[in-house]
Amino acid sequence: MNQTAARPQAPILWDIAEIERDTGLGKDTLRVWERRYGFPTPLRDTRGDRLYDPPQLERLLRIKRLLDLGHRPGKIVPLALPALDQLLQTSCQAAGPPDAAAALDDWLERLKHGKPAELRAALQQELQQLGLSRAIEQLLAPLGQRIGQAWLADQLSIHQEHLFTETLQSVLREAINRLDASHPELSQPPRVLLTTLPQEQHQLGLLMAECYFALGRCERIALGPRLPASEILAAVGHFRIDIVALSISLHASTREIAEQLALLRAQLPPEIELWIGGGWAGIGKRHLPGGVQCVVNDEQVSTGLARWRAAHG
Amino acid sequence: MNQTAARPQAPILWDIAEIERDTGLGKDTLRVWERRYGFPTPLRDTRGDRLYDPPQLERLLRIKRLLDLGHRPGKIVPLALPALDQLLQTSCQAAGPPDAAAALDDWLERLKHGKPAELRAALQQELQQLGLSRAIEQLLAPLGQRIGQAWLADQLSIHQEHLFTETLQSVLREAINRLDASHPELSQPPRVLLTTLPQEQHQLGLLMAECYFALGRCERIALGPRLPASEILAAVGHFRIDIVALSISLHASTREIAEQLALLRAQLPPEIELWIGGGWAGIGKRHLPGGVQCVVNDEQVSTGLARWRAAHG
DNA sequence: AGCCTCTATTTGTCTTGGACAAATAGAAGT
DNA sequence: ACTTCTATTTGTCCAAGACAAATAGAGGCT
Repeated sequence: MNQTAARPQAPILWDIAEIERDTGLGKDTLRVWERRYGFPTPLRDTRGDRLYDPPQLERLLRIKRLLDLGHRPGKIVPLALPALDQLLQTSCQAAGPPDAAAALDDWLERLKHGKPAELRAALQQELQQLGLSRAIEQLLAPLGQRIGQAWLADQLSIHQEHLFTETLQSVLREAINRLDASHPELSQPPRVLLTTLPQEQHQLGLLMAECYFALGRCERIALGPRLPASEILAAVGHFRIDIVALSISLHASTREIAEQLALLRAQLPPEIELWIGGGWAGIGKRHLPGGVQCVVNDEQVSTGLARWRAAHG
Repeated sequence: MNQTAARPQAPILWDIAEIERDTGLGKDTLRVWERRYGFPTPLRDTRGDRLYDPPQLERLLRIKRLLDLGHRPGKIVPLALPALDQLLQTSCQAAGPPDAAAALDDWLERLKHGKPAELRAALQQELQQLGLSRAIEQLLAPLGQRIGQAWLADQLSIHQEHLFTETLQSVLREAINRLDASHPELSQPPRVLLTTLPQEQHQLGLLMAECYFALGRCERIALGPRLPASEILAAVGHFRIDIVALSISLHASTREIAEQLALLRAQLPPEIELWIGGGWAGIGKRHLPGGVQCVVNDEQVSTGLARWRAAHG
C-alpha cells in the first residue's frame, strides 16, 4: 500500500544535523545566518527544534556553491532562488578558462548521455593514443576541472560526477598496473610516499600523481588519501621513505594548507624531501615554507627524480 | 634555525574543532562530558576557548574506540589511560571470533613487517590460487575484519591500515579488469547499480561486491561509495537500472540504516530490486523492510542473478 | 598596471546552562 | 530465549553574546 503512486507524499522535513551533512554548512553558521540575514526561516517542531523544507534546502545548496566560488554571504544569503541561479550561471562562466573548452564539452556530453561502458572505452583509447603522461596533462586533468565547474553550475548531477570519478579511477589504476607489469624488476630509488592531507576531498589528483611516479620508475608506497600528518611522519620512518609527495586540490583554504605544510616540513627530517602537486601547487606557491617543492606535471617529476638520483649517487 | 633538533618543542595544543576532527566526538559531546564526568579538562586561551593537550587527546582517542566497541560513556570517560588500555585489550579479544585466527595473524605480521611490494604479490598469488570468489570469502573479507579489530586494539597504526586498503583495492580492481577483458562481449542483463549509502566508511566491501557481480557477467554501473538516496533514485532512472546493490558495513547504526533502507525502498519503483550485502546484512536482517534482499557471498549473488534472469525471460 | 599597508566591516566559531527525547540497561513476566 | 515495562543515561539542540580571523576597499608606492 505504501508503494502506490497515490501516496499522499507527506512533506519531507530535515533537522539541522541533516542540513549540515547535505550542505556542508555548519550548524552554528545556519543559526547565525537566521539572525543576521533573515534566512533560512525553518519551521519548528513541538520542542522548538528547526525543521527545514525542500525549497530552503535547495536555496542553501546554491548558496554553498556560490560561497565556494568566492561570493560573500552578506550579498547572496538574502537572495531568492532565481537570482541565485542566474548568479551561478554567470559566475561559473567567469571562473572557467575560455580556451580549449570546446573539446572538453564533447566529453561532458558523452558523460551525460553516453553509455558508461562507452565512456570507459573512449577514455582508454585516448590514453593509448596520447600516452599516459600527455593524456593526463592535456585531457584528464583539465576535464576533471571542467567537471567540477559543471557540477557547480548544476549542469551535472552527483551520480554523473561519481560515474566519471569511478571510471577514471579504474582506467588509471589499470594503466599503473600495466606499467608495473611491463617492467617487473626495475624498481629504483628513491622511495616515494604518496598520499594527501586529511581534509582533501579529491583522490583523482593523487592517482594522476602516482602515474607520473610510475613513469619515473621509482619505488612507490601508495597509502591512499587522507593520512594525518603524524601518520605521515610515522610512515616515513617505518618504510625508510626518501620523498613525501602530497596531492593538494584547489578547493582547500590557502592558510590552513600552508600552516600544515610548514608544521610537517619542520617535523620531517631535513634530508627527506617534501613535494607537492595538484591544483593548489599552482596558486599557493608563494605562501609555501622553505624546503617544499612544487611538481605539477610529468616533466617536473622526472627532472626532480633525476636531480635526486644524481645527488644520491 | 627552526629545523634544528634543539628546538624547545613548544607544547602542542589543539582547539575543540581539531579535537572533533581527530576523535570523531562532537563539540557538544565534549562540552557536556566536561560538565557530567569531569573529563576532559582542557586549558583555556585568553578568550576562554578550550585548548586540549596531547595526553587528553590520547585519552579521548581510546575512549572513542571503546565507545565503538559498545561501552557506555558513564563507565569509561572518567577512567585514566592505563585502565582504558587494559579494557581495550580485553574487549577486543572478546569481540573477535576465536576460530581461524592463526592464519590471519600471519597476514597481519606480513602487513606490519614485510615490504609493501611483497604484500601485494602475496595477495595476488593467493587470489590466483584460490580463485577470486573463494579468495574473498575465505581470506580477504575475514582479513579485513581482523584488521579493523587490530586497529581498535592499537596493534596496527593508521598508515598500515591505509597500506592494506590501498593494496587490496589495487589487486581487486586488477582482477575485475582482467575478468572483463577476458570476456569483452558478454555483458548480459540485469543492469546492476553498485554503491553505498552516504555515511559508509568502508569501500573495500563495495569492491568485493563488484567482484561477485563481475563473476556473474552482468552489466555493472559502479558509482563508487557514498551516493545520497536521492541520487540513487535519479541514477536508477537515468541508466535504466534493474537491481540496486548496496554494500553496508558493520559499524553503521542499525536504526539509521533500517530507516534509510525503508525510505529508499518506498521511493524506488516496485519492479526494481534492492539488494544489500556486507557485514551489516548479516546482523541487521531482522530489521529490514519488505522487498529488500540480503546477499553476502558469491553463491547468493549468482543464484539471485539466475532467479532474476529466469523471471525476466 | 601591479603590489603593499592600513582601516572598517564582515563573518565563522566558540562560549554558557538549560532542556528534552532517543537510546539503553535491568527487572519482571511470559 | 524472547518481550514488555520502567528508570537512567546520553547526545543533540536552543539562545544570545562575544570576539578574532578574514576580507574589501581606500590610499600610497614602485
